[in-house]
Amino acid sequence: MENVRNMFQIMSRNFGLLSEQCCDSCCGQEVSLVQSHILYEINRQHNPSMQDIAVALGMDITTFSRQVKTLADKGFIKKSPHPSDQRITILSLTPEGLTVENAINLTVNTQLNGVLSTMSEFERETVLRSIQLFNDAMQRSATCCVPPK
Amino acid sequence: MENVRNMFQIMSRNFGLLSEQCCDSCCGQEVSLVQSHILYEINRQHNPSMQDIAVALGMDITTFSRQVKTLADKGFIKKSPHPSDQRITILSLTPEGLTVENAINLTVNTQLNGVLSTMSEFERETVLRSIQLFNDAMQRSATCCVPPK
DNA sequence: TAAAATTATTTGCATTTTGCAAGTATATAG
DNA sequence: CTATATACTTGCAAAATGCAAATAATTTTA
Repeated sequence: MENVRNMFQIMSRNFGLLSEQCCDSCCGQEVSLVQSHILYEINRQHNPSMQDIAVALGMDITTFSRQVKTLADKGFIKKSPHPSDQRITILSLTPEGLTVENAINLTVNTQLNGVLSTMSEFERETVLRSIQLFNDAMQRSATCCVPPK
Repeated sequence: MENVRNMFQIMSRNFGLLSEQCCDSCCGQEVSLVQSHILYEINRQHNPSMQDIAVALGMDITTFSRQVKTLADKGFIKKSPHPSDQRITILSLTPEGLTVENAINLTVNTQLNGVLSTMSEFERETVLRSIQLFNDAMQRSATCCVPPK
C-alpha cells in the first residue's frame, strides 16, 4: 500500500490553485472560488433546490444561504419558488450567471487541456478514463465522500 | 475536447470532503482543513521556511503567518531561526504535530484504499499511475498551477 | 561603508466567511 | 386541528482573509 493520499493531495491542490486563478482571470474579482463552485453545481443539476446544491457541495446550509443571496444580488442566480411546495426555492443561473460560469469553464478546460497536451494521446486517454473510474468508485463508496453530518 | 473540468471538479470535491471528514474524525476540532494542509506540507518538505510552505499552498503570507501561530500555540509546530539568516523562520512538526499528521494521513489513506479496493488490480494500478502522470504534467506546465500573484 | 533597496515575517485593521442556535414559514402526520 | 417535520433565513460571535504598513535582517549600490 503506497501513499495514495500524497498523489491526491497534490492533484487536488493544483486543481484548486488553477481554478482560483481561472476564476480571477475570467471575471475579475466578481466571484470567489466557493461562489464559482455554486454556479458550477447549479448549472449541472436540473432545477435544484437550495438543499440539493448545499448537500452536493457539502456546505453548511446557513453559509450557503448567504452565498446564494450574494450571488442573487450580483444578478448571477435566480431564486424561484417551487410550484407545489412553497418552502422550497429553486435555483437557476441568470444569463449573466451562465456567462460567468461558461467563461470559468472555458478557462479551466483550456488550462487543463494545455496540461494534457504534453502527454501522448494514449496517456491522455488513460488519465481521463482513470479519473472517471475513480469518481465512479467514490460514488459507490458509502463510507466516504459523504458530506459531513 | 470533452469537458475535462467536470471530472477534476468532482474528484477534487470528493477528495476535499473526504479529507475534511478524516480531519474531523482523527482529531476532533483540533485542526481545521487548512491547518491539516499546513501540517502535511511541513512534513513533506525538508527544513522549510514560512515562505516555502505558504507558496506551496498558494496561501497569502499574512494569513499563513497567523495560522502558523495558532498551530504553534497548540503545540503542533515548532518555529526555529535559520542558522545563517535571521530573517527566516524554519518550520517543523513537534512530536504531537507529527502524531496528528500521521493520524490524518492514515485515515485518508485508509479511506482512499477502501475506494480503490472496489477496483481490479489492473484498474487500481492504472489509476494511480495516471494521477502521477497528471501531477508530473502539471509540474511541467508553467502557465498553470502557479500560486496566484 | 553608509544609505537604499530587497527579503522574511508580523501586526493593524476592516471585511468576509463560517456555523450554531433560534426564528419563520410551509407542508405533512396523527 | 394540533404536533412534527422540512426548507430556508437571521442573529450572533468566532474564525479566516488580505491589503497596507511596520519591523527586522540581509544585500546592493553608489
